[in-house]
Amino acid sequence: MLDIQLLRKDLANVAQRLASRGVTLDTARIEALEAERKNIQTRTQDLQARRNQLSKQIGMAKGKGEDASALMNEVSGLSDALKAGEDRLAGIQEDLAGVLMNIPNLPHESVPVGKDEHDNQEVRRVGIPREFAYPPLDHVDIGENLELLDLPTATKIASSRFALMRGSLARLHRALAQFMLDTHTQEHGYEEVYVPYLVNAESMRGTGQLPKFEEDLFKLSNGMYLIPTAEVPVTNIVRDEIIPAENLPIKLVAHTPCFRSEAGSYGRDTRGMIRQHQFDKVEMVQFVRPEDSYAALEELTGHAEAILQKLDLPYRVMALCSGDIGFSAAKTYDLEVWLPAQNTYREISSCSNFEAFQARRMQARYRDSKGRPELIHTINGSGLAVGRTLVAILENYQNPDGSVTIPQVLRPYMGGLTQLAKE
RNA sequence: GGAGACGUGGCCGAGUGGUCGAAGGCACACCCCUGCUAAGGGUGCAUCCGGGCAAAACCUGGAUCCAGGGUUCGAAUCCCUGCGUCUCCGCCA
Repeated sequence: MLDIQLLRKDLANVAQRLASRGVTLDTARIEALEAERKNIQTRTQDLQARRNQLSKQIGMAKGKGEDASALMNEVSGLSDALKAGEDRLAGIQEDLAGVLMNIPNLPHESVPVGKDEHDNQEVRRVGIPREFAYPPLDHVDIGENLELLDLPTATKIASSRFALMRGSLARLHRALAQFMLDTHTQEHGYEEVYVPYLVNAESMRGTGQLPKFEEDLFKLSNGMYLIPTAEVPVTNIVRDEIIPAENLPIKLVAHTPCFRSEAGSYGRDTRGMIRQHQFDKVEMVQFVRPEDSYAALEELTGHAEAILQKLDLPYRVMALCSGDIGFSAAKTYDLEVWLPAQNTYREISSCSNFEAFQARRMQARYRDSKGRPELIHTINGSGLAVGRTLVAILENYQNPDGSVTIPQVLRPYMGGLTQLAKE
């Protein structure tokens, strides 16, 4: 959520900056709502002040045993106008809140201006894709040939876009999550947290999934939602909190399943494990002072990269352009891992600075040096998406005989196993 | 799931219809006093949103005593619903 003060003072500038995201702000509507709000609010508050004043006088009169009926009549005369004003004000403020909740974050000045993903800028490329003497198989063929991946059975049990893994592949999946958590907690200074996988609507509003993106979520019959990312429960830890300044920065990491309905993605990535309704992810979240947030974004992105480097997977870092960054983000780096079968880089992590956008929705604050509550900045990023990392390992570490070499750093988590082979 | 109790400021805790945004205490900050040790005195100390104002300070109005409705001239206080906590019982990994 943007600062309402900013919209009041500098609406044209806000509209201009949003235009770089391809968003058109209805400035006329906002100005009209604001003008009406100001008018009604001032009038209503005057009436409230009058009522409070008179009611106090009634109390005083009654306390002295005097007759207060004249005063009471006067207040009664106010009540219709007061009720009307309060209702009208509540209505306008609801409208304004609705508008505000649907306005995306402003892109940071360092974000390249562009229309869609084609305008994203490559920041750096790390690792060299391996040369294959034969056409590399994709992860589905590799997994199915080893009889460790069974997508048809997952479809029978649930539906398409779910996976069933067996044996050493299931273990490798688990090993990856363990390895990522251990790296972030032991080398990068994060505290591991275990969080609910179901959250309420308030939490979804806090991080920006609601009200705009309800169709992407799985909603339960009791009104709760399955989390689409650990970002939601982890970030909402600080909702409605005032954090002592000395506790910042706070760095948390969680491994959770993620559930996405992927509405509107039908026909995209229908093959394999790239786009699933359920996948595991290790997520890093940082709560920082505003002045530290861009340095923290670079740091956190580096933490995600460290996983790819330890796994020796080739990747590149993309700075998303203004038209491609997510609703809540001010700046985003995507990490894209090399997938030989697709002969391309595919997103495996997304690291963003939300500045105060989420904090304002959540009322997550800290006390600044003057002791005043100030909104924190929130940063998060995948470190990494476990399913896609598994896909990348299968494809990059495949051997001509159909086996898959297990990366060195994962072997301790695999009981010393060096390769996936038919069992 | 059943029965009962409860939900007040950073914390504890008073307040059961009226000069209550809320006594008192603790914690915290500053000042004074004291040449000795967790001594005494004073002051300040919730959040959000308006207006004065373009901003800081300041002044001023409104809202908030779990949340949402209701009764009333007036609600922390009464009523309803929801949520949460605690105790006992049941069930359960």
